[in-house]
Amino acid sequence: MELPTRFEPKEHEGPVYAAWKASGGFAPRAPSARSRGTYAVMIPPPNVTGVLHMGHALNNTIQDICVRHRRMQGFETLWVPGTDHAGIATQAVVEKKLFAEKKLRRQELGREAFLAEVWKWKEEHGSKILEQLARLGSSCDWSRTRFTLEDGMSRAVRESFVRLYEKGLVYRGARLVNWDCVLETAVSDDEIEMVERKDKLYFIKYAIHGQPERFITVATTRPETMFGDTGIAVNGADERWSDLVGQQATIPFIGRAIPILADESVEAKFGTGAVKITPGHDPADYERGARFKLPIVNILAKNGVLVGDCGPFTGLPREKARSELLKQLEAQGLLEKTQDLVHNVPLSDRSKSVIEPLVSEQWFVKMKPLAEPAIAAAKSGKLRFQPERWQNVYLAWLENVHDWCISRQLWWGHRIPVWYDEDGVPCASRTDLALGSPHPKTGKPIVRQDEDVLDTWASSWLWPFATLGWPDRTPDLERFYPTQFLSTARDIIYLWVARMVMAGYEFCDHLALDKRCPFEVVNVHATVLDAQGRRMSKSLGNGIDPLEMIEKYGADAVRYSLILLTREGQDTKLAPDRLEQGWRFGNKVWNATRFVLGQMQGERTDGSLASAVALEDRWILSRLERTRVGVTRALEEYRLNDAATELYKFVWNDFCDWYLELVKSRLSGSDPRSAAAARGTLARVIADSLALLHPFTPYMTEVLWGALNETLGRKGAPLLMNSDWPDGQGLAIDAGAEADMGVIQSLVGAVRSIRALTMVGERKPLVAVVSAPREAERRVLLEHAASARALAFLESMEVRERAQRPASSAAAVAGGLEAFVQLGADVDLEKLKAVFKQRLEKLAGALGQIDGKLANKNFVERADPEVVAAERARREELVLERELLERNLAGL
RNA sequence: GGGCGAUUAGCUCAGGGGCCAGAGCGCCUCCCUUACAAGGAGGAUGUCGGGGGUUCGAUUCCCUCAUCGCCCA
Repeated sequence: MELPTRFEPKEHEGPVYAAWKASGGFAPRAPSARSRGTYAVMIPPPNVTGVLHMGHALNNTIQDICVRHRRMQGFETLWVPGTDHAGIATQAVVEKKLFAEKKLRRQELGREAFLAEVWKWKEEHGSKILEQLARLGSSCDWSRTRFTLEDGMSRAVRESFVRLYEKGLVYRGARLVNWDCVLETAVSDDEIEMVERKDKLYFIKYAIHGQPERFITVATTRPETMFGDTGIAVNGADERWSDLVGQQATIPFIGRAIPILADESVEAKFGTGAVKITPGHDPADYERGARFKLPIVNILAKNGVLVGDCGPFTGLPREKARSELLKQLEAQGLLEKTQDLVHNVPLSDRSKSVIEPLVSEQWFVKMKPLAEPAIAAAKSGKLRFQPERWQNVYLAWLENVHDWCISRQLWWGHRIPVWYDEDGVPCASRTDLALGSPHPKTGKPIVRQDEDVLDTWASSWLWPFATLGWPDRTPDLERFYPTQFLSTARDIIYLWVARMVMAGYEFCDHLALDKRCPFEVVNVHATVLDAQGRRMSKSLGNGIDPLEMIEKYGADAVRYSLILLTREGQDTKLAPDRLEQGWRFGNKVWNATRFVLGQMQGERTDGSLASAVALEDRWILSRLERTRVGVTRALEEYRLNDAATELYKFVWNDFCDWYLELVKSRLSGSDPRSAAAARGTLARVIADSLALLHPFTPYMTEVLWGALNETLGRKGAPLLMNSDWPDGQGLAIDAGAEADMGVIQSLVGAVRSIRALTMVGERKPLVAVVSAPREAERRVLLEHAASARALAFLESMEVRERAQRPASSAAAVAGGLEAFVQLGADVDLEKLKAVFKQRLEKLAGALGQIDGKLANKNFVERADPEVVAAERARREELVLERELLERNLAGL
C-alpha cells in the first residue's frame, strides 16, 4: 500500500470514525474469561445549547484516552454520552428565538405550546455538541446517549424527589433566596458569581423620631432598599450613637418608624457605624432581623420593580428607583455624602443581572444529612481526587453546606411532582394525580400541580446511575455502577461532583454503603486559558475554537497537543500555533511508518524477532519495552502528560533519529539475513508504537495500522481500536545494549560536532582515528564500527587504545573518547576551539563542585555510599575529559 | 479575611534532596542526505522570584516576603 507523503485528516476522520462505529467497538464487549472487568465513565453532560470549547476538547480527550486504553487492555469499557437540558439557558434561547421570529412571548403562547417549541428546538439543535464530540474522536457508546429531560431520566428525578420528600429531606418554605429579576426565577447559591465592582457608599440621614434636629446617618450601597428597612443597628459600645439606642428613626419619604438597636456584630469602623436592617433583601440582615424578631418587608416585585409602600418611587424599576431616590435625597439634604467603594456584587450566572435577595416560597433539599456520607467517602479514600488538593475544595463546601433551593420559576424542566388539595395540602407522587381525584392523605380533591420545575442539577446529580436505568435494577446498573473515572472542570466540583456523590449514597441503597460512591477517581483537569492567561470567554472573544483547530490541524493533533501542553490539573496558556506540536509529531509518525512500509513492499516480514541480534535491534527493542512499561503505568495512574511525553521522545528521538538511520544501510545492504532482521524489528516497533499511541492520536494510528496489516498481508485483522494493548511479549530491557548504544551515540555526536563546527560538510566522507583507552568502549566501537561509520559518514575508522592526533586533523572529545578526524589543511578550527574552551570552563565549575563535596568529611561519611561512589566515578570521568580537552585544545 | 496554585532559557512549560538544570517554539550556523524542509546536523541562552532555615548537600523540603492568578467568605 502506497501512502501519500502527508496525512490528510479530513480524508480519513469521517471514514475511520464510521468504521469504529460499525465495528461495534464503542459498546462494551461481552463479559468473557479474558475480560479484566468493567471500566465505566460517565461524560459530564454538556448543556444542549452548548458548542464545543477548548475545555470540552481537553476533557473529552482525557476521557477518550482513558477509555481507549482500558478497552485495549481488555476491560469491558463503557463511556456514556449525553446532554443536560439546562433549564434556564435553553428556555432563554427559545424565548429569544420566538420573540425574534414571531414577536411572541411564552406567556402568550401558554405552557404546553411553549414546551412543544422547546422540544422542537432540542430535536433540531440538541445533538450538535455531541456531533462535535464525535469529531474529536470520542469513543462513546452512542446507543446509550442520554438526555436529562427524557422519560427515563424524568422517572429517576421523580423517584428521587418523592423519596426525599417522604424522608423529610425536601421541604417547602418561604426563605430568602437569590432572585434573578431578569429571568424571574430563584437560583441556588452556586449559580451566582461574586463580581468585584467599583461602586458608591451612600450616607443617608434618617430623622430621629421626636427630635426634629437629630439624625442618624447610615451607610449603604443599596439605598433603594430603605423602604424595606425594619430597623437600624449600631454597636452598643459606639459612643456616637449609644444614646439613640432604643429610640426610633423614620424612613425618609414614607415616614415609617423603625427601632434603633444595639448589635455587637456591627463594625463601628464601617461607614458611620450605623447600618440599616433590611431583612427582606439582604442575607446578613435576614439573620440580624431574625435575632431581633424584626418584621420582613418586601418591596420588590419578581421583575425588580419597587412595590408596596415606597413613596414616590413605587412602580419604578430598581436601577431607576436608586437614581431618582438619590436625586431627591440630595435635594432634601438627606444625602450626607458619598464615598467610593470597591465591593463584591452578586450576579446571576445566566442573566448576568444583579441578584436580589428576596423572600419567596421555594422547595429546598436538606443537605447536611446527605453530605455526611459524601464527606466520609473522601476522607476514607473511597473517593480520590486528582490532583489531591481538590479534595479540600470538595470537603470545604460539604462541611459548610447550605440547604439547596431546587425550585425554579421556569417551564423547561422537570415539573415538581407535587399536587395540592383545595386547602393547599401538598402531596408528592410518583404518578400524576388527576385534578379532582382525592388527595391520598386528606381525601379532598386535588386542585393543582405545583407550577415550578426543578433545578437542572436536581437531575444531573443522578447522572451516574440514572443513565444506567435507575431506579430499575437494570443489567447495566448492576454491571457498571459504580463507575471508575470521572473527569471534570474544577468549577463544578460542588455544583455537580459533590452532589453526585451525595446522590449515589442516598439513592443507590440497593448496594452496601461502601459500594455506592459513584466513581473511584475524580480527575480535575486543567483550565485552558488564552495566551495572556485569561479565561476564554464569549464576551472577551478570546476563545480558540477547537473545531476550527480540528479543521486546520486534525483531531489527532488537537488531542495530542492539548495533552502535551497540560500537566495534570495545572492551567495552561494556549495560543493557536501551539497546536502545531502535535501536528508535527503526527507527520513524523506518519512518515516513519511510510518508510517502514516502503521497506516491506515485496520483502515481507513475519514480524519475528528471532534474528534481531544486532546491537541497534536489541537497543530499540529495549527502549520500546521501557516505553511500553512507562506509558502503561502512566496511563493507569492517569498521568497522561507523562505518557504522551514519553512516547514523543521514544518515537522521535530513539526510533526516528537513531534506529531508522542505523538500519537503512542494512536494508539496502548485501546481507539478506541482516535486512530481514531489521525488517522484523521495524515491523514490531512500528506496530507497538501505533498501538501505544492510539489512545492519543486514534485516527492516524488507525489508518497506519490498516496500512501495516495490508502490507503484512494480514487480512481481517481487527481495527486498532479493538486490538490488544502491547504486552511486551518477546521484549526485555537490555541494559547492556543501551550502554553500548550510548558509546556509539557519543562518538557519532562527536564527529558530527566537528563537522558542523569546522564547516566540513555533513556527508563528506572522512577518515577518523579514535582513541579509546577503556576496554569496554573499545570493544563496542570495534564490534559496531559499521554502525558508527554509517551515521558519522566515515570512510574509515581506526580504533586504538591510545592514538596520537594525526597531522591536519581536528579532535573531538566525548567522555573518555577522543575522535580525530582528518581534514584539509585550510579548515578553520576556531569555532571548535571556542567550544572546547567553553566546555572546559563548565567542566572546571562542575569539578569544583564535586571536589568540594568530596573534600567535605560530612559528605563522605554521611551521604549515601552509593551517592559518594557515583560522585567519585563522575569525578574520574570529568578529570579524564578535562585532560583530553586540554591536550587537544593545546594541540589544535 | 481564609484557602489553593504559580514564579525555572526570549516565549510556553517539564523536572525534582546529590544526575555539568530539560523539552517545544523562537534565535544563530550549516544541509533540498529518496520517510518526513511540517525535515536533518550542530550551536548559543538560566543569579531555578527575594530573604531566612533544615541538611553533609536545596532549584527541589520548611518558614517568610513579594508579584500574579483562582476559589471561598
